[in-house]
Amino acid sequence: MTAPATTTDPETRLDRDDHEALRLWLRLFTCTTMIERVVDSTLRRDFASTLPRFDLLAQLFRSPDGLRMGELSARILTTGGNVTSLVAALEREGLVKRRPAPDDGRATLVRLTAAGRRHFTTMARAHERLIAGLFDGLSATERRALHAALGTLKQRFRPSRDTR
Amino acid sequence: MTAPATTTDPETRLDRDDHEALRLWLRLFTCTTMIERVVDSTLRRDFASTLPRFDLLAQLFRSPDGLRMGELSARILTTGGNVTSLVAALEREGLVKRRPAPDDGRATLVRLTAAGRRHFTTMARAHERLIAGLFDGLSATERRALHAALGTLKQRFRPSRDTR
DNA sequence: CCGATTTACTTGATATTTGAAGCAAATGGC
DNA sequence: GCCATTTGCTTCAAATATCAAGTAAATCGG
Repeated sequence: MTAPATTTDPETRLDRDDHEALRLWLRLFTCTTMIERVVDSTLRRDFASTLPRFDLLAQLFRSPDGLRMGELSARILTTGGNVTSLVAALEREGLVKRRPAPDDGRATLVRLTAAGRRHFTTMARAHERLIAGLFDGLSATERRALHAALGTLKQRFRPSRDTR
Repeated sequence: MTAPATTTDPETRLDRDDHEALRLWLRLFTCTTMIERVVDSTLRRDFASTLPRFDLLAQLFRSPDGLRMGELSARILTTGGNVTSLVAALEREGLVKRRPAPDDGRATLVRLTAAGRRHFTTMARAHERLIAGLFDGLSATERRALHAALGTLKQRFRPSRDTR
């Protein structure tokens, strides 16, 4: 027979690590989902908007020169079809403007309108306060640690390129 | 006029904190969404399942005596209607069994079937390996810090009660 | 015990998201 | 330059999720 199971034989250890990672992921998922729900329902109630819409506007706000549809979908981590419908809705409301990219006949450049900028700024202020409130139970140390650990985690997915 | 703006006057400080919390939230959201996508597409490909289904089965696996519909929806953070349809589908596939709660005529108790337990165990093994792989870039210290910070964060939402 | 209220769940209409198929412009090899 | 392939976006059907309304059982106050 093989060695008697001690508390640190390789098999057991691996299992333990797996479980630990799983618990970590579960917690990450739960926290994010809970916050997401609070945020989304607040945006709905106060601004007749949603988190995906806010996210999209935020990306555009950061890119005054506009973004292509594809770039948008990559940044907000959603499908192209979804971006099409989000942008279409925002355009109907006059918050966003689409126009053909000058350098590529297939591409579309999306930009915030003046109204869109105003609207986003208002929302963003309320949004920041809400988020700050949700996170204010964390100590400065915890925040730093969280930020750093998530930064490391993100590397795994974004083999290179920008920060966010 | 008021005092000249130093780098630490209360207003500026508040703004800075708000922004910092926002960046933290953005990162949390991004990481979670990225992992979610990997996990979900893996579950789809390898097991013709999805993350919500996995989550639901996981809850039942932990509660051998079964759970009520309401308890399930609270745990997986989704609406009652959604749980009804998830459970209905899983029951059609024979992974789950519904029966009236003995002590309350309105309530339904959901339980894993033997097949459901087998199926979940298989999925869970693969799932754990995947997750462990995604998190293996984190040092032991980072994992602990992450787990702890998320624990603190969770308190904010679950004023009392169990851990997860 | 009775009616009013609350609780647990289901139903069905609506909204959102995905994923695959389609179209048009750009690119690359020849 | 021309055809094949790739890229950027849109469309539409199917899958999911939400929300509000409905049903039925339990609880509560008399």
